[in-house]
Amino acid sequence: MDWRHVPSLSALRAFEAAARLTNYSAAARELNVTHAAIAQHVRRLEDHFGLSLMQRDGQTMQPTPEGQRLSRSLSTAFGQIAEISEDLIAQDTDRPLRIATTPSFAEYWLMPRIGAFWAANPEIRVEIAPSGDLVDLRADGFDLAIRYGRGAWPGLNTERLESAGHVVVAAPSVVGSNYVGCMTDLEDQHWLITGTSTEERVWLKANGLDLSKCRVTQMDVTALSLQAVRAGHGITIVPRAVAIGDIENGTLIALCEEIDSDLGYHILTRPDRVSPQLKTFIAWLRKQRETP
Amino acid sequence: MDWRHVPSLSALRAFEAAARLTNYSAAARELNVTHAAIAQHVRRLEDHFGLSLMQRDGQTMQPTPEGQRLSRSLSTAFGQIAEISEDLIAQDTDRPLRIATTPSFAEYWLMPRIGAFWAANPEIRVEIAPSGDLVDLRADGFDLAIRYGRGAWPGLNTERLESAGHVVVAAPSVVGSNYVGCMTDLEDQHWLITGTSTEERVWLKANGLDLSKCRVTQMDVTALSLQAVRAGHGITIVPRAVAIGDIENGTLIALCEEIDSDLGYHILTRPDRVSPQLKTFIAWLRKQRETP
DNA sequence: TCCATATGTAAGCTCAACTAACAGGTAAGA
DNA sequence: TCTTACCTGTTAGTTGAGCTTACATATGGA
Repeated sequence: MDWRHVPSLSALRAFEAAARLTNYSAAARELNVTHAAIAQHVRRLEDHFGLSLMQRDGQTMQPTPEGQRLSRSLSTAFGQIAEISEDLIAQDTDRPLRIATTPSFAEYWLMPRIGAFWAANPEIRVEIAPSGDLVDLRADGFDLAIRYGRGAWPGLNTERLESAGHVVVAAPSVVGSNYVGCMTDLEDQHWLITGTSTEERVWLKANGLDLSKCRVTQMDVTALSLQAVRAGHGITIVPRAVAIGDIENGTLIALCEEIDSDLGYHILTRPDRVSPQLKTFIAWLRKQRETP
Repeated sequence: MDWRHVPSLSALRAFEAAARLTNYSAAARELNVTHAAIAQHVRRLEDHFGLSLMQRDGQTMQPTPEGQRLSRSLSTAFGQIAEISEDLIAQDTDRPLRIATTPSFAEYWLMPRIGAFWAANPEIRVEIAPSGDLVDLRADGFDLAIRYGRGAWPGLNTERLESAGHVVVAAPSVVGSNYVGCMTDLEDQHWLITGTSTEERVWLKANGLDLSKCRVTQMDVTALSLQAVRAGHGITIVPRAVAIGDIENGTLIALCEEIDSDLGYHILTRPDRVSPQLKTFIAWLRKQRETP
């Protein structure tokens, strides 16, 4: 693209409006500047091109023939720019909310509840993308992310949602029904854990357990993990809601539980990019944390 | 034109170059800025539209599908702007010199000599526009103006060319062959003068004669004025060259002549808008004043 | 003649656009 | 594996393009 002969784009915009409206004052109003700005821009363009572009017509101004040529090209060009800009803005406005979450959050916290959100807000479409990776909201095009951690994500609005409520469970036969402690001597255990247990791994590590030193068998789904743990083949870590039945009927023992941890799920959004629909979704998330 | 959704035109230009070249550093070189400027512009556009426009591809960047849509529209739009800009610059470069002069200067000074200029410079086209009005070089699209006065035209380059050499003449029978003085008692005379004698009127006024208080008959052409003056019907003012024959053969008397006046013809040009061709023309004008 | 509108222009202000500087990533070649 | 050359990301600071303010002058309708 040869920009050598192109003057200031701001000046060209000012001129286009002046030529189209045949009035510097009207052009100023359209562009939210003063008539002085328009006059100066047009003057500078005339100097640049060495041509008269506007001429007096009583009180107002008319484009000269050269001015008309320039104005026509500019109107077409700027019209295209305005159109594509509007299209992209509309595309951003009309698309569903894109939510990135940790896998477990999606599976155990959000999906079980999302039906209620959809019932209450049928006009708000939500796309949920479970991902263990730390996504870049802006670059990856997300409106909101649910992340597990301590909440210090720079450049983002961060609001703690709630604790994850993880619980480490095993069959009584594995550690004895009188096991006392938390995370004590569990490194020698056989961990049966899914590959998507991203935030569980974070919690274990934060509590001193180095899974890389443990025998780990990666399971495909949590249900299989639990089945194997019930059979006494090892231990696992899951959200409390998943194991509460087995704990209460004595099939499994809760060896350690996430209580009063500074780790937890957080709502992440980009500053100044919170649409009304997103605000509705966030309010609903807040309401949900009060529900057992 | 709806500018509400249009972001910074500078940012759009930066993005267009980045998308087309798939490289922020190359875009920076094309636009003569640093890669940091390009990166900031693209970031701001992504914030504005709420969409990702560029994504990493190893070391370089690729436009996303939305980025490709925007980039295509921008390339077309900016291409049009670049093209019309180049056309107008070329038009200014390729057109003939446009010279505004006072009417008498054109008729008696310039036109008699212009043939010599054209013979010497066949490649330089010159358009001459006689005008009694004070033209605006910029607004009216002139490269040079010849104006009669004292030379103080603000905002313009001014160079004195030479005296106009006006002479007031009458038949001996009108004022007696022994008339002594200059502009003395001439207000009672019957002035036969063309409408285009702009600079003559300026000189008369500067020498104390108020034509509005005189009996003035406007003639269509100077030749007719001279004929009537020869017949003793009144007096007139013309360039010396026109009347020199009648003065020398005694048909007319020179009542007053413009000598050592601060009034004179001046060459006016706009600062920083003197093309090589215009310089050639000005040099030729200078040379001509040395020619009787 | 008065009033409401227009444009012209110079002086001064300000923030968008940019640079400088540093950091970190990618990829190719030794 | 290390080195080199290129790329982008980002922050802090600079600056002049773009604008406003204020005043002047012109036009046209009532």
